[in-house]
Amino acid sequence: MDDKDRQIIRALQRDGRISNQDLAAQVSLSPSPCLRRVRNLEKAGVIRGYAARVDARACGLAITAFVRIRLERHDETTVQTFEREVGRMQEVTECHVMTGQTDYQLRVVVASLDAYEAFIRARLQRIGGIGSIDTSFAYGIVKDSPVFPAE
Amino acid sequence: MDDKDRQIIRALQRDGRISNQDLAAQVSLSPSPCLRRVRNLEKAGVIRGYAARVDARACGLAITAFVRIRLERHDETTVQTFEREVGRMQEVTECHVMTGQTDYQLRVVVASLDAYEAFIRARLQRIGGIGSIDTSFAYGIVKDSPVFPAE
DNA sequence: AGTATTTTGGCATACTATGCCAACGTGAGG
DNA sequence: CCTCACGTTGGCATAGTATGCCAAAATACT
Repeated sequence: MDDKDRQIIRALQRDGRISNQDLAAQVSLSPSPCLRRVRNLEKAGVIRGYAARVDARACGLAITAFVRIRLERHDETTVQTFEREVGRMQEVTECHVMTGQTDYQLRVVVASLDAYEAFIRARLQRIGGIGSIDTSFAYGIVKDSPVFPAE
Repeated sequence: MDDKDRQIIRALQRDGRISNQDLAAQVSLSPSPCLRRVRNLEKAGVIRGYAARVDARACGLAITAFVRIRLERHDETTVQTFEREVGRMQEVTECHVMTGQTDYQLRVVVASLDAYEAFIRARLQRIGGIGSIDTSFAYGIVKDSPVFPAE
């Protein structure tokens, strides 16, 4: 992982569909070694994939919520059940294990407040073992960048 | 925005570098109309771009923190200064305007706890006008999906 | 300095995107 | 029921792009 790799990563975070030729030009390599580096980063798991960045509102998904959750117990069964079920729920786009007051922070994307309430009551609570839920809604985006900080 | 567009969006969220031919096959179209739909979604701003999904740890960025911030005042100057400065900071990859107790939630990515402390003290606090900061660190990822829920 | 190993760049081939045009389907108005 | 207008589709020719292979260059190790 040298400086060229880092340049490549940042360029691909900015534009995941840049052509290999343009990418090679940006990092001052010829196309062959550039492509080989990209493939190596993919195989090594540094690049986990590529994704379109989509406007949730334009897709009719008006509500983005960050949900902090504490479990009632932390035995293996409760934890595994929670993580498995959350992994299956399409509405949950992210789930982080957290330090501090809460065990998990979820990012939940749904169409409406009604859909949010239905999700919490009919799907999330039904998992069982959840001690507390604390929701904050995002109603504006100041910044959303796929690019990591440089050194 | 019909059903085919929704299929296209989901396919591109799963794999942003899928070839147009494969995408067309997935959504049961021929390449030409498929590509035209993709370009229209891009022009309409539904697809905001494409990005490589990169493993932060593998890049030496061990710390991901969610930072909840309240401003001291909410006058135009304080708000604009905060949002402008946060937009410029590479360590802040996301900044959402929130409902409830806190004004903003930031996602901060840095190399180490030391770097985090330095960021908070030397850069974030220096913006001025910040009333309170509450940090939670993410130390594990259960789920991280770029795909929105389907109907 | 010399050798082993890795990385690079050029090239030929196969694949992919893209603009153009004709054909198809759909819906509204007569 | 017809027909016209509009939007969408699919095929095709062209231009652009990726990718595997090989020799050359650079780098690291003794």
